[in-house]
Amino acid sequence: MNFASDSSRRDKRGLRTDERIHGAIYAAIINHQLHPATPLQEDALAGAFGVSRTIIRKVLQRLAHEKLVVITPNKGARVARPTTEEGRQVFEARHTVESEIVRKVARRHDDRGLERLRAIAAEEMKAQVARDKRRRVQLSGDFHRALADLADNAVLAGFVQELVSRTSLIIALYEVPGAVPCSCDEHSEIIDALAAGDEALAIDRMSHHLRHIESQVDLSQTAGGVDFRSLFAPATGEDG
Amino acid sequence: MNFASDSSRRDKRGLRTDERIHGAIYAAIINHQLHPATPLQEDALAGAFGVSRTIIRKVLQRLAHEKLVVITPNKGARVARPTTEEGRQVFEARHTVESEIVRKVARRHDDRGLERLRAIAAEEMKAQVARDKRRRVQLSGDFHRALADLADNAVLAGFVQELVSRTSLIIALYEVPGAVPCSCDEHSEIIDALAAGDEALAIDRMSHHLRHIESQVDLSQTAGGVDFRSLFAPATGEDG
DNA sequence: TCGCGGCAAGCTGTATACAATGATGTTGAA
DNA sequence: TTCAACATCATTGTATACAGCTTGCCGCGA
Repeated sequence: MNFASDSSRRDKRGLRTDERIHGAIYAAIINHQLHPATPLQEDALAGAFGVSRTIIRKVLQRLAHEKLVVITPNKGARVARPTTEEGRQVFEARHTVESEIVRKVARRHDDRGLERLRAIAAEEMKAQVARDKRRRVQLSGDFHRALADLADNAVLAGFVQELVSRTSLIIALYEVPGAVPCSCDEHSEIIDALAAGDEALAIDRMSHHLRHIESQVDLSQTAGGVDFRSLFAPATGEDG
Repeated sequence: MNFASDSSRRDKRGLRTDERIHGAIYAAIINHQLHPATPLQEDALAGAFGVSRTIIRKVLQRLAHEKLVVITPNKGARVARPTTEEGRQVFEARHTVESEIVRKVARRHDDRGLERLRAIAAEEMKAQVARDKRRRVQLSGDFHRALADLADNAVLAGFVQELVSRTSLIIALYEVPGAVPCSCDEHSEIIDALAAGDEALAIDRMSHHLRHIESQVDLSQTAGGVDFRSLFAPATGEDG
């Protein structure tokens, strides 16, 4: 039962080169170390990771498919810069998919799984006390992913994975300055409802939680790339 | 507003080489010209399309992201061979996502959009009369994609696109021989409910329609790759 | 005859060289 | 001085060469 039996080149953690590099860039984007619209030049990345552009291109294409990077032909890759409209759509999709996830988990009564969720929630509480924002954000994503994994549907879990990642970018761009960071016992309350098998309550709490996250970003801006047209519009009296 | 203004190499239809090749292989898989598990050798494809392996690898990786192809490290690419469990999950995800799509479209009253759907349904009827099965399958997919496009959410529409493609593979593998092909006025009935703005009815009909499609495949088999682990498990008395 | 080990062929993995494209700055003429 | 055409440079796009992995074949020995 040795899954590492295939002897292709891997690092100590059993990751192939391209997976390792993907993970590194992915994490940097999610952690807001690489900001939206940052150019990702192939040569520079190749140098940084000590590989050729071939590998970097492969990784960038994967990230593009995951919507974290945008590749413009003949011009290169940048960290994605989702528009407010895209943000709206991502949150709407999260409502759709994660409500269903919660419904399914509530019906399953998987105690082992719920324990895992509680462990993550506990870590989150610690990070909150320690005021470690980066870790909180990381763990919050982990919670949603772990919850999705309990729903016994890899397809839906994959969707959640993508949506959670994209949410990171949206928060990076549109988080309102004084936002109260998501009180993380919302997660605990969801777990409680799941443990009680109260499907309707659990869904309700998840909905509320997602609305809460959404309330901490301002998607009312016309932004997502400055619109010079309207910014420098001649004062024709038409624009208020 | 000339979107074709960038002068990078494109064919007559404005497609870049890799997009053209992706489309060709994609179509071949969806149309069941390339069956599940068919090996996709890089050199052979490169020769067939008159390009180098570089392009082919890019295309294969994209198809792998779309779950239509499986790449095994050091062994190459094959057309994906979804398991019955995967099939179950894809249908479940379709229920989740497409129900929401229908809900949103029912609320929008987009007459132009509904006309487009009716046009597709009409074409389907023609194909049914002509007993052109390939075209029917193609158009059926078009219907679901077009419907998704009306929901004003590119994220959800993207999910539907992926799910519809994967459904093609599942049908290729598990369609029961004597299946009555989906009577395509189910599509028309959905459109009617949407036109009437009857949200609940439209969702109900979509659910019914998806169940109908699912009923035409047999996902009860243990197939999709034999599980040697359980098949040859030592008889420790634990397995019943 | 069977089993084991090494060799060879075929394929994928990666690096690199070269071609093509886009951005920028410069020159020259109106 | 302004604008356009051109030259240059940085960067991406594609092909190809070579290295490494996997697998099947063949021969050797028991």
